[in-house]
Amino acid sequence: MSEKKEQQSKASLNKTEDSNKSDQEIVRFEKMEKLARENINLFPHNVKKTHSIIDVIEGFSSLSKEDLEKKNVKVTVPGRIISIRRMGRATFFHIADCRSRLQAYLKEDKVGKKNYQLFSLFDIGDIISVEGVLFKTRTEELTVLADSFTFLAKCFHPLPEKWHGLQDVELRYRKRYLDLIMNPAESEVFRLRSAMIAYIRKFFDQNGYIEVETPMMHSVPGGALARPFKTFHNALGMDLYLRIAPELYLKRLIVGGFEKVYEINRNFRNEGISSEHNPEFTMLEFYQAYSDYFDMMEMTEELIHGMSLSILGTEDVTFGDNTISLKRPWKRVTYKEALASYSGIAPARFENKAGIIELAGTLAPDKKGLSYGKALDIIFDKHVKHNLIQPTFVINPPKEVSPLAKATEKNPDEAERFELVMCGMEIANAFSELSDPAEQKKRFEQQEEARKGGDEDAHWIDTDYIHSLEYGLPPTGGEGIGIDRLVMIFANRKSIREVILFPLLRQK
RNA sequence: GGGCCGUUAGCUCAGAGGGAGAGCACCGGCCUUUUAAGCCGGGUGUCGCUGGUUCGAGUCCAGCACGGCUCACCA
Repeated sequence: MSEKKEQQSKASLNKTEDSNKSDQEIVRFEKMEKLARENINLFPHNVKKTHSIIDVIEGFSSLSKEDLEKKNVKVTVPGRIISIRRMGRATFFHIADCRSRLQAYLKEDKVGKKNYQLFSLFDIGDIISVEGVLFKTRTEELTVLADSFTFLAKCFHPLPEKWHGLQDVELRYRKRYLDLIMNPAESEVFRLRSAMIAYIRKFFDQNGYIEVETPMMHSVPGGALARPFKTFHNALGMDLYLRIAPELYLKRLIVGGFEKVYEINRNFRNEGISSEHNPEFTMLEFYQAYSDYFDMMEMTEELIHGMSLSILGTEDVTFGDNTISLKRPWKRVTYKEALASYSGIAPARFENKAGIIELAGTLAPDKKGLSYGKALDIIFDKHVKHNLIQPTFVINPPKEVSPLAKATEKNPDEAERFELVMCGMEIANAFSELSDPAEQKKRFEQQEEARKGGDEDAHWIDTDYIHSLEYGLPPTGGEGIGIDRLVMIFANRKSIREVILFPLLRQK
């Protein structure tokens, strides 16, 4: 390309860019060019800060006006400009990060005419560092009286409006950075989430567990009844599936002699999206040898109750209009009792298996080849689950829908399994792990039949897993806890997207 | 995937057959303790997209796209 042509194409490129820019964006771009002409480093490499905004607020808010003056506290504190009040030869502005905000005061006679004019090239959204001495204004607001300031980054887009902020839910999720800038309270949800996960790690580490990482790419997806995402490994020429659960690998580790293992990571399920479902979600799974599902119930109570006391400072959690009491012990009801008490279906009708299957068929017309157990499960999900607000262990569901759990000792049709339901959501799922390789093989084969009958969620046959059981799996209790949903409850958020930083959205 | 609702300025929203509007933000002017700073002046727009009805469509109709709620599925 000739020089002339190149210049032309550059010019037209700029023109195209400008035509896509709003008036406000053009103004900001021009201000940056002016800063460049003033020899301001537009993208500085570093800044020597003495305090974060929160350090200043927490450290000096309580001091009286006079004490603050006496102390003569010098700070260099960086932050994003979120408001500017220009008043001729003086300017007030606030800088903020997603935790707190701090006012700064700029006077022309303090910083000099040239610097004061330079500040007029700054916009709401720009990141700067303010150097100065702390004082309190007439209204007792802690403020930095600026001696100088340093430009750190230009914000090329106008920020949303200061009263209502960013409300558009779609934009909040697509541009989470903007959500965090405009709605700093949102960052509390993710700080809470981080604290919960840190608590979980501490809890299991202190209980003698080790944290492990098992494959997220499986050649045979297993450990749950769900549809997987499929992918492909080029060099090996191999189909792979993103894991739907880590379960079968974690139990292989119990076979291998690790007595207590846990894993916190993502599972992927190729299902619908809803306020309770994101295609990738975070699951805690833990397995403990020489234990059964009763031990898992005790641990679950201890973990979540302790977490609430430690992080929220209460055992009564507010979720929407409800107050959830985490006081131990939690309610335990059998699956049958739950169906009888909450489904609104007369208990006698459950004797009529064909009738129940028919009823479930009307509730879930997409499902084909329903078994009695699967039918009960549909009725449970549809009519029972959302009535269980207080933490409730629903125990002993049908064995048919629990292909990885031991049958109870009393009833061969029921599984030693519980689902923990809170706020109408399934939070945890645990069982006494099936350890009989022949029985496991049989269950897988039954699942395979169901799959052939059109049940897309049915479990695949994992022959390597059966082989591992043949080396001996001790009596083991295992459990999965949906972290996103637990965060929803602790953070009092009704949508899973509010607790996932970047929830999956359709491509625009 | 079904049902209902939504999409208008950078943001938050009004406008429901006939002039493209408000507040904040932005631009120009005044203003050295303001804080939803204030005062004076300025509207910056592909009314989501594509068709249709109409003399005339932001407004009515159809289709599409994206989103929210909800149902289905799932944890």
